[in-house]
Amino acid sequence: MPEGHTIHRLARDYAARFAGRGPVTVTSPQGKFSDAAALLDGSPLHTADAHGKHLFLGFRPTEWVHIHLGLFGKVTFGDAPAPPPTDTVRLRLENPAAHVDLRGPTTCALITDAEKRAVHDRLGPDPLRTDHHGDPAAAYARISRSRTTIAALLMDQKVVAGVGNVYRAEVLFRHRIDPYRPGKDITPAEWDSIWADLVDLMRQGVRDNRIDTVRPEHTPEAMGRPPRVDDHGGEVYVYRRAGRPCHVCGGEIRTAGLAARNLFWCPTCQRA
DNA sequence: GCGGAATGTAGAT
DNA sequence: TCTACCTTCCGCT
Repeated sequence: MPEGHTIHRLARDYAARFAGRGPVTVTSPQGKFSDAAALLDGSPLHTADAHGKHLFLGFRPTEWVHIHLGLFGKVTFGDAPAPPPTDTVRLRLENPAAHVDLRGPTTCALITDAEKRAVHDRLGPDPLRTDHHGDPAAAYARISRSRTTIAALLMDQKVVAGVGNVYRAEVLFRHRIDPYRPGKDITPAEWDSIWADLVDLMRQGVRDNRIDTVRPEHTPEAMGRPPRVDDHGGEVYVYRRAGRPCHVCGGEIRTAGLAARNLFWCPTCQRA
């Protein structure tokens, strides 16, 4: 479930199991990362870092494994001893206590410090970062100058890093903003509240390892509906709920293609 | 078993 | 705006 909260959670989980815990056995059962795995095999892991949807495993001060899960990538952790890997495991780490498998990533590459910096430089601020890569003003500078829709801008990783299709749909609903509104018509106050909300929602996402966006007053319990968890693992207002009733107004949730992805919104609650 | 879809992005056109 | 790519899972035959 790879939006930014997933990646930050993975950084935390990789570090907890492997960083500062001695040599790591590094392999690539699937083969596409074999050369780099051989170079790293037996090295200790120093740290793990995340910016938006990019994950970095720091093996030596200047050597990083750059991972991007894309749409399909998955990471699974387990205890030692590791079971025999399946033939889709791109990267496996093992130590005496744990193992972790990476499958289906868009990117899994050994990079230098300079290359890592270049990745940071092309990404917008990340609501989950507290350093200079988490400054919302950098995002608003672009949004406030753009005629592109706010829905497209939120998905543009150069503008904001870490927001994906679920958080985009949900945060726009929570702020009653029409997804087709041009970025330049978003006021500073609106952007401040959207950003603050993304920080809260995504931190909660890291903690719970799922996306929940429904406010207490709109939960199934509060609205007298049966409890429910959406099939992506949380409770949401609009994401993948096309044709079903809005939790707030009862109107029909709509969907449309936007920038090659499915957009979901409530046309009644989110007016221009 | 097959086709389609899925929380993503880069590169070509 | 499109296409390709990485993998899994679900619904349909």
